[in-house]
Amino acid sequence: MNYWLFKSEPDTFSVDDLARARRSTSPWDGVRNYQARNMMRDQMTVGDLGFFYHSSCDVPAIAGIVRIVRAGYPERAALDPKSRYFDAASDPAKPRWYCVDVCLERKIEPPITLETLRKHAHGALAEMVLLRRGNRLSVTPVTADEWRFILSLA
DNA sequence: GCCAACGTTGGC
DNA sequence: GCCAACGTTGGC
Repeated sequence: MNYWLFKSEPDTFSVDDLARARRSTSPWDGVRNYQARNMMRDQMTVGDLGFFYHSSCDVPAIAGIVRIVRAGYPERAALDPKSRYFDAASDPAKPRWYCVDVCLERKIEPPITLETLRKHAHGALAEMVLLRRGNRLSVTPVTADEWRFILSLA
């Protein structure tokens, strides 16, 4: 059982978009970073939980909780010339990009803002990857302690 | 293998 | 819109 944080720009794909998806489930695709890919491909397991984080928006915040319902598998979009995520350099016989499927467990309302998280950047969340300087990873691990603490803020 | 140039991320 | 930080690319 692991915990994660998934970033998404709500203009592109928000918690509400996931809620509207069939069975509130969707591939977490479009990730084009090797570190993030490796986590999805190698470390995520069915049943893991994740925060759904809204980035690059008015109020960056954790807006929901998702559950991983399918472990890492080759991302279809990367191999689909019609997809905006198409990657011509990815060999279909040896796919470069992977995704997992996530299901919305519940929205967090009101969302837990980045501002709130930062208040604990020198305390309980001192080691949180999301808060690290210069962090740009779109998928980051969350420790069990961080997970519990953040839930207590909701 | 180095590293400058460039593109992207993401908070502000 | 700005800019710091970082990843990727490609020439050498």
